Amino acid sequence: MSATTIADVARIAKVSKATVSRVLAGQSQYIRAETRQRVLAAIEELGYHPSHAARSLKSKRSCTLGIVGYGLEFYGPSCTLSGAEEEASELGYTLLLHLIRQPETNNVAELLDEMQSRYVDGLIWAVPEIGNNHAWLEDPAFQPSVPVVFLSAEPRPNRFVVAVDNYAAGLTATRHLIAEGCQNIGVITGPLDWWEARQRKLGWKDALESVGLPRKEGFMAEGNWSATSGERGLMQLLTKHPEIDGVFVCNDRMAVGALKIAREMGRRVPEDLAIIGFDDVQDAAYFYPALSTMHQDMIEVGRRAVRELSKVIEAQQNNTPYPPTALLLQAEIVVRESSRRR
Amino acid sequence: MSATTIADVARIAKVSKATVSRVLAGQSQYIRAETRQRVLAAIEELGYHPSHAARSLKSKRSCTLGIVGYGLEFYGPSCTLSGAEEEASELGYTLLLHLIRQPETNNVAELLDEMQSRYVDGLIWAVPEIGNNHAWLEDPAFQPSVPVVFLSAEPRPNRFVVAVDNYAAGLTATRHLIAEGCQNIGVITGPLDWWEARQRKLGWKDALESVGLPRKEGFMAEGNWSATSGERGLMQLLTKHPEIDGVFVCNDRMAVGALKIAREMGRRVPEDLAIIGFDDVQDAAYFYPALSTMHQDMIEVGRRAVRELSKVIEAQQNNTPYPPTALLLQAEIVVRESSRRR
DNA sequence: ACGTAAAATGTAATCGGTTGCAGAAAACAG
DNA sequence: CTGTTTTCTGCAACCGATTACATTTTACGT
Repeated sequence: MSATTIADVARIAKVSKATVSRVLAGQSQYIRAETRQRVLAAIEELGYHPSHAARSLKSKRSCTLGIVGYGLEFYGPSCTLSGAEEEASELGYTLLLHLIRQPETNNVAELLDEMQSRYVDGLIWAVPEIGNNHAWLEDPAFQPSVPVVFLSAEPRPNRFVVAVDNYAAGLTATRHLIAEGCQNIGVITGPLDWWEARQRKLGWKDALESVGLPRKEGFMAEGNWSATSGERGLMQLLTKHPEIDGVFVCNDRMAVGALKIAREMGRRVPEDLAIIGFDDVQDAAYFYPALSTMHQDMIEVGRRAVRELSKVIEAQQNNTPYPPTALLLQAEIVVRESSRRR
Repeated sequence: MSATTIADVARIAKVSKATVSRVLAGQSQYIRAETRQRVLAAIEELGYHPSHAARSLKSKRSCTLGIVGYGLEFYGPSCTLSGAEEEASELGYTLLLHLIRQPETNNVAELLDEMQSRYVDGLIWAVPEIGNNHAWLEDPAFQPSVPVVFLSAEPRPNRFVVAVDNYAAGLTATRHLIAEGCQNIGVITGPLDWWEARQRKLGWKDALESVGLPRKEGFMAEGNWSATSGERGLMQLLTKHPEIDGVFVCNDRMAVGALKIAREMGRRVPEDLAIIGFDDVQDAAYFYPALSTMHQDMIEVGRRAVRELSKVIEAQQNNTPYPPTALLLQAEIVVRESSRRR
């Protein structure tokens, strides 16, 4: 047990608690070199480590960031968390993790309280924006006392956001299919109450419109991100519109389902049907055929979120203004076999 | 800011701080019902929430568990973490997350200090056992003052372990290939400095020996869990031993690489070559052909670890003995297309 | 050598709870 | 109505750090 306290150190080093504290704080140069040495030696000798609780009790800072997440069993969120932890670690923060299992609801009161009572210095809200599950933002009763950075959420005034530019990525993916010579391009979207899903779909729509390609009723199927829903989606599209020769599938899991159905329905990919996914999951290159997809760097999203948050915290302490902004990262297209037709 | 303190509540409720504290503690029944009501009303009115720091400073308990993990970008570890968080949340704990990026090294001193100075009530060590990266356990200088539960580590006396029974799973997988009529069964292992990898391989070896099937030099290739290494592994096996008609690939990512190489080398799966993987990643059913695999419930591993840890903590507080044990969960075989030959 | 400013260190209050001990109130017995 | 338990509540010390303010020590100029 860390039974040694600052008082023990003080006694051994023959100085006062205050002096020890100053040595620990570091920046205060009002310490004689010789004294500092004595204190450090005592610390070393005792194997002393400061009590985090005492420190944050007095100073109101905990060097802890709360992160509220969802869907850790999926690739993207895991990477985000990993990136966030890495950056936090480098900046001297530790993460307090809370996972939500029902992202649609917005029952956040106790959650915020919990985080607050633990004196987190800031909060990362990594729950996708679904329906109006961010409505609590409007309720003044829920205004958290610490800065919050939102991930993958719709940019709005007075809100820090770090997200991938899903709209641009949707444009890129669809334009790629166009460039490959597809004439009838469908889309299998994520659940449309997700902001991200709507953005990707919008990219698809605008890409088609901008070149005057058809966008018939029935060129769209709504999935739920699962492989099964990708199967169902492609089946719907192809039965209603056999002329479809390209599909933008809005995540890789649905895409792998689509690939399977394409095989089973006798469509050659990419010759008869070009497919591009979204996410670039680890094994996308090993799907059959290798999946073209939009690569999004979720690790970077996590890192940026923490970096942004730490800046807000710092600014807040110095009473410097730091206006909320939205940071949009660009996804990159990765062309593999499933969409390459020339 | 949570500016309201227990003193504010006391003032409003016209009682002393001590009384408020007792109401908060709950179990103390030495409070008149009427008084309790007043206090609760005051708490409600003020929107009071206790300060975590103050509480753990005095009581030395933080209701926080530290979890040290590795490889969150992979499926298994993510699920473990998710399960751990879920159980922790149910038991009233919050997780403090720390990720390691170089699991081979065992530079754990500052890490343990950090966790300790934050008064975590217990620790979950979810870093795979690689080489002697658990050697710090032997060093008395590193004995953490809080209980530790190890995940996916070799069971040893005086050590709490929760893990999947990789050996039994290796047996099962290999016996399945035997039952499907394979005569020459190879293995693509994980890196053999990993304990888990060795266990799986051992299962393969013993399964073959127990039925007297050949196990030639060159029936084994060592991978590094990556899809690329699965490709390389299968290529090695098949060039040295074209007669191989079944392979136990020790994780699904390597298996997906193997599937690809099998295709490219013109081996039909499963007719010419039966393949079984390990992990049951989300899309295993959508590989081509659908991948047979050993399903391990990593979520449950996470849950169990936390449950075990909480029991140890409780026992420690009551001064009840609670002997270290190893909890081995069994993996379940999932037979899909890649290994079904009859 | 002495006065004064600057540097170094100490004293003590404070953060927001918990808890041992003691005193007050209520319950109960005779 | 008093004496004794039992139940309830308050006082005050304490957990381990930080920090404003006071005090001592050192440096420096003349």
